[in-house]
Amino acid sequence: MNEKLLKTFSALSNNQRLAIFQKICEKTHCCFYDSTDAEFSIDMCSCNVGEITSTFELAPATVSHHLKELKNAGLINMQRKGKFIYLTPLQQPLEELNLFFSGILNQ
Amino acid sequence: MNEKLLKTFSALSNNQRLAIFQKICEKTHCCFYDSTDAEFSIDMCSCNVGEITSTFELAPATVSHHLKELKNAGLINMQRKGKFIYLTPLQQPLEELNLFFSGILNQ
DNA sequence: ACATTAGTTCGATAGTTATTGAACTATCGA
DNA sequence: TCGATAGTTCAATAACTATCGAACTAATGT
Repeated sequence: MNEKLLKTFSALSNNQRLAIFQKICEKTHCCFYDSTDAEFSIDMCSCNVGEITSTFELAPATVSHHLKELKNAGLINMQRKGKFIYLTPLQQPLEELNLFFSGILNQ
Repeated sequence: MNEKLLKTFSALSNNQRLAIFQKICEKTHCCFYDSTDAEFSIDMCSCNVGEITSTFELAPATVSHHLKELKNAGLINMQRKGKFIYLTPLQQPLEELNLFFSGILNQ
């Protein structure tokens, strides 16, 4: 159980990675879009790897490395659709962290 | 604001430091003791640096380094009383982390 | 004043992580 | 099938972090 926590903290303990994770969270904010308006969703509510690369001005290899870490920590999902790989945050580890901290707070 | 988050995650992103922090949280669990029974509180509800050193079998210098990081992240308080330095967790950063995660969860 | 115990700071070293270029795989459109 | 675009993997290097011994400071009791 600590193993998991540690992975999460490690994943978020780097400057760039924290920013990348936050970006993914922001960009996919409005993911629960009206399904009849798919185009809007793709433009406005998704985040692919290239966007991260251009936003943060990092080499593709570096971004790849950071995304691997985030994925490995269970913080994000990566799903290929054609040429692009789309990034979404995963809720479960966040809920676990929430429990961890509120556990300490309420003891 | 990110600076602060980053510090917290970095502080908890190390094996030993996470364990040390959890130990401090555990040991001081019952800190809100009956003030008439001070002796009980000192034996059972406090945590000093030496205890950390002996629990984790690390060199004093190493423990000192880790505690500095935790303190620097605002996660703990260190207060000298005579020969000993007592450690207590601080709530504020935990509450902030709670907010951070529930913010992402609820958006 | 001195010896003892508690803890820190400093400097060195080993181990880990970040970053990148170059070479690769995957998908698509012509 | 070929060229272009998207992304990964690999190997090397740079930057950072953990660990510790040795020398220090702080408080206490004698």
